[in-house]
Amino acid sequence: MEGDVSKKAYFIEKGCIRLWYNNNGKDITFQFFFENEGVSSFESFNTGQPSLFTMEAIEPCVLQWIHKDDFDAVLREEPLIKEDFYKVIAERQMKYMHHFLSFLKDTPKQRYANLLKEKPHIIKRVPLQYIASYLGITPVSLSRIRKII
Amino acid sequence: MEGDVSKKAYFIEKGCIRLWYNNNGKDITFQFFFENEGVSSFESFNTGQPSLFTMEAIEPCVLQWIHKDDFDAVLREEPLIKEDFYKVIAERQMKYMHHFLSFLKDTPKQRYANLLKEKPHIIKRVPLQYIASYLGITPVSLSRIRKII
DNA sequence: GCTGTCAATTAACAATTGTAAAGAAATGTA
DNA sequence: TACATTTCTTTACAATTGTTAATTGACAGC
Repeated sequence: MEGDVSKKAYFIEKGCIRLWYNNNGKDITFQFFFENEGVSSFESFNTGQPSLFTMEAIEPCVLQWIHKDDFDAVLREEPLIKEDFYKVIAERQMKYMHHFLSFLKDTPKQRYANLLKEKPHIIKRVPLQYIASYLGITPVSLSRIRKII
Repeated sequence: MEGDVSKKAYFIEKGCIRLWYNNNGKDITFQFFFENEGVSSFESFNTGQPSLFTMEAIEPCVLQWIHKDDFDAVLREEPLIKEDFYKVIAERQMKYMHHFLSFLKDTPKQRYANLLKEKPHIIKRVPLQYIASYLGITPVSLSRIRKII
């Protein structure tokens, strides 16, 4: 929850979660997570600072979770798992980088077309209003784009 | 250099470097780096994959550099340094997240105003054409925004 | 079936941004 | 200084996006 310190990390067995940011009452979707992905308000989970984001299930979910204290203990005691964890972090950073880059180089129309091509499951499973803010546009604008693509 | 595999990481003692992406001949500035910051085409440096980005000095620079092989050896042998390195990575990830978030929640005008407030050194030292693409807009649009702020 | 609620689309208009071209300002070089 | 080159700004117009409000569609509960 926004403002709270995130003490848990989750693994999604079934369902879909969105991470959103409260921008003066208007929520902005930052990321989606699906089956077999790990989720946390990571900046909070990692640093212990209050989270900017709120996690919210947009489908009924089956989750596994681990408390940060236990997680930290595992990282301390299992250097190989720690390695893997850092690799996951690095991979996620790469994905963010590419997603971000698309905001610099592509138009909203191109971003939607890319999403449709690269991650059609998102468009199938997520309400369009969330996809709109994920793409940095309004639902009205997304509707117009969908009409011509 | 774009397409090359990055084998070096740099530390900037003096000067300024920009990291840019070649988008069909038009270059798009992804990030700026200044004194006392580490730079690399990190996604390439980390993964060994060809880089999407090109590093370019936009001021005369004094740099220190380390070859990836030596860097990896240090990380292997000095777990404390490895810890610190991952912390730097995590901090950078946080910064990206905030920068990216501003593309979702702010207008170009607000992004420029934020930059002026939070990182005036960038505006002082970097040619405006690079700042424009860094903000995701054209130089013409940046010029209009500057006129009214 | 009917109704209420929320999501998505459509329409009309305002505001912003992009594009292309021209002009002004700054910088570098002989 | 004079000239060339590059950067930045300005202008005019086209295209896109945001805003507000109305309409349509989907769905749950009665």
